[in-house]
Amino acid sequence: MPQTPSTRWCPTPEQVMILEEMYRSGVRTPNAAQIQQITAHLSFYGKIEGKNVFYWFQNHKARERQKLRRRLCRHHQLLLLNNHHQQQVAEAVSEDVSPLPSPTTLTAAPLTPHGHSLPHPHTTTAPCFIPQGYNLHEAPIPGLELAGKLDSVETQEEDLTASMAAEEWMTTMDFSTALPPCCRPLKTLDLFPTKSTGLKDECSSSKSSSCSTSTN
Amino acid sequence: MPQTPSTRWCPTPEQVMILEEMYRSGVRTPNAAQIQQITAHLSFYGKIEGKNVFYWFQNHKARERQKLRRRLCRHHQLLLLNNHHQQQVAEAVSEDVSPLPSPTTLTAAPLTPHGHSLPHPHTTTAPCFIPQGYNLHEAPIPGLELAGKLDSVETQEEDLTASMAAEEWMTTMDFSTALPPCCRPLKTLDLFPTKSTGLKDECSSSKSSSCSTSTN
DNA sequence: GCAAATTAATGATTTATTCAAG
DNA sequence: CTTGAATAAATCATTAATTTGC
Repeated sequence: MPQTPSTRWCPTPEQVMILEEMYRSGVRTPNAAQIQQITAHLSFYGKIEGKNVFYWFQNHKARERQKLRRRLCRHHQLLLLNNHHQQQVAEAVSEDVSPLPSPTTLTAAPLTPHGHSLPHPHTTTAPCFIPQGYNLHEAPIPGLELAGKLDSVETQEEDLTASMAAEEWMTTMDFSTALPPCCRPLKTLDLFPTKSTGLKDECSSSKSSSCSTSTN
Repeated sequence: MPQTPSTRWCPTPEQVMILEEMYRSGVRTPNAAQIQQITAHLSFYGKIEGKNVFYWFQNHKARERQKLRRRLCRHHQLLLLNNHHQQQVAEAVSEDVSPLPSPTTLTAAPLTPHGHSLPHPHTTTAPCFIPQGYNLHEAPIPGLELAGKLDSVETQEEDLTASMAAEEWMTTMDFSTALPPCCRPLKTLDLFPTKSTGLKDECSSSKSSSCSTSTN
């Protein structure tokens, strides 16, 4: 094959190793400069771009957290169950609740958010604590996720593409799109194709999050 | 003071006007090129960066959606309420059920969290299903007929740049992270302090499903 | 009228979900 | 199943509106 346009980055073992090492060292959300450097460094081991590094940390962080969370929740549930069924469990088979992951992970002191500013009042909410909900959007029952794959239709005209997650990217990297003020005014540019837009209803809106017109 | 350090972009009325016009025209998630152009165009009216444009669309889209959603839900609730009171009203006679939300009624009530896990939110249809109400044709809400309009539309020559998008952005925005492999390998870069580069919360499950299904 | 005190908007970040390649 | 990529939702934080006491 000429070169499979491989639509996505395939990190080499070395790259992964290094990234993980960094993660372990505490790197979580590297900024532009850091990403630049990491990328430069890793590019020695294979093709790689800044966004790959960016995404890697994003995903890794999220998934580590998720993993941990799930573990914790399961643990809690077991505890609750145990508590609730104390006697029964006592006599029943010792289910053996693994004594929690090493406490080292969870703590993560409330350090100040990176360089930015402000120690936040909120953010650090309670650990995991799921009220009574097991199910975190994940289908526990293995072998049932078939449902998730339904609809293999192409759906061509669907929006997708385009945007990309510049979102954080650009923030991280401070672009300065500040083009010279001389740019042409561009009449009315109507050249933007109208793409379909989500708007998938769902009337949640509950959760009564923050300031609700009360004592703000 | 000469210039407020203003940490954030303050769009001028013209800029906002143009952006809104674009939004109305169907622009939702402009890609790199588009953002570039928009930025260029708008920079004529005042300082502005690509990320500002990007964020603007992100936020505007999200908030329009949210607004609509809330409106629909409120309406839905009212319908339910009406429905529910139907009998009572019927026998109680003349209870006066105002047809549309007098803004003071139910303020952000605790709705039931619809399955947040919509398998395929793609198709834009299916708003808040309206019970069996008669008046489906109530809220025209100008500029919100997105569903109908954006969906069909022309995807003519645009043909989505799919995977290119992300790359495009960065390319567009300078700092190509893809440094030539010959760049300084940067041996061990120990310049990443294990400090706070982020690492603000590990096990924070933020809100942990505030919608506690309340077991009916 | 005006300036401190609130509240409403909205720009900017972060986190959670989802999609799909391998 | 793992995980790179992308998007949407939730948050946070600052600015503009507005209200309020003087």
